[in-house]
Amino acid sequence: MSSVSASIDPQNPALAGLTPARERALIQRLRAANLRTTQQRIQLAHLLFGQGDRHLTADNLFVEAKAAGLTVSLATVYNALNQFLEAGLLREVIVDSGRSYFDTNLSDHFHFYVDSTGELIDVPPQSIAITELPKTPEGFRVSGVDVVLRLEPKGK
Amino acid sequence: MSSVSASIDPQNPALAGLTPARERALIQRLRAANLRTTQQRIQLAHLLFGQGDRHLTADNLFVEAKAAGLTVSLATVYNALNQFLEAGLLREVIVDSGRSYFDTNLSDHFHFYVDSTGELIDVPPQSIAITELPKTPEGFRVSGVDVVLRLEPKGK
DNA sequence: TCGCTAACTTAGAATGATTATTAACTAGGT
DNA sequence: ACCTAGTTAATAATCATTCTAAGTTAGCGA
Repeated sequence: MSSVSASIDPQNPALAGLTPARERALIQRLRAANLRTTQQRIQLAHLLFGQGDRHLTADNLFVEAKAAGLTVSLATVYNALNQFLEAGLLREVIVDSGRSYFDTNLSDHFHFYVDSTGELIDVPPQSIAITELPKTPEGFRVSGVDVVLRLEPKGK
Repeated sequence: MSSVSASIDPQNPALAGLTPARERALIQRLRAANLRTTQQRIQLAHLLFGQGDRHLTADNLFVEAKAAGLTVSLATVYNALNQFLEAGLLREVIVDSGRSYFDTNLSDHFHFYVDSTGELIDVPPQSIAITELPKTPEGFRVSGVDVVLRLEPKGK
């Protein structure tokens, strides 16, 4: 077996789009991030980056990967997510003490968070104008500005 | 033993201020929140509310309580914090997937968060002006607006 | 003041998310 | 084709938090 191509379930729509061209693109992306191009990383990257902006927990991705017929362990999903995060291919969203969300939308934006369902919804940056940021404490710099609008069903 | 007063380590400054008058005030506060006035709750409330605005994790408070010579279990610290939270005596601050912070400052405000140390710093509300809030999704209402300014030591 | 009972506290077990360990496997350079 | 450092997988370990069950207590009523 000398082919580099990832062997997947062609029946499964989640991986249906992993064409040779798509695979080359993902490989480039991983290489650019200084990550070895393993089958697991290529396939997970395809799931993550092949469907527009996504908000996933590690478990979400693991379940999705298994459903797609991938050979991957939960530990590898965690490793991959953390490596992608470190490499700047993903962003972390902290809205719930207890689990981490990973966001494939790297552009400047904020979030709605539906506590009752765990659903995250992007809010475009121009929807929220933050003016008059306070002076940063001595010796520090602001590395990120997180805005979370928590949502509850209307008839609280 | 018919006295209601909590027996504490009088040597310890953390509990030095728990005078009978202070205790009556705390009892009123707990009663008003429909919470039974147990020794543990009175003493934990004293630690929480007797030192201005505070940001604590459950473990922070447990360690502080033990250091002050209190007879209290970690489970009770968790229970008390959750009950105080539910009763509106505390607010939760989510800045770190992995642990919860409890904030005694109930007024409208935001936070700096120093990732490297776990330190939380209040930001007065007038420092951040949010205009143009996005339209809330159908059937939901915004139950909270959280703004976190993440800080890193300057020489990143 | 005495008792009663629901509420509370406790120690330790259980849970859930995440990280660590370590042996087997593989990408990618030689 | 070969080597070796980097990667993966299974599982153990860890950490914060919640649960359980048994003993204790607040607070009400007689």
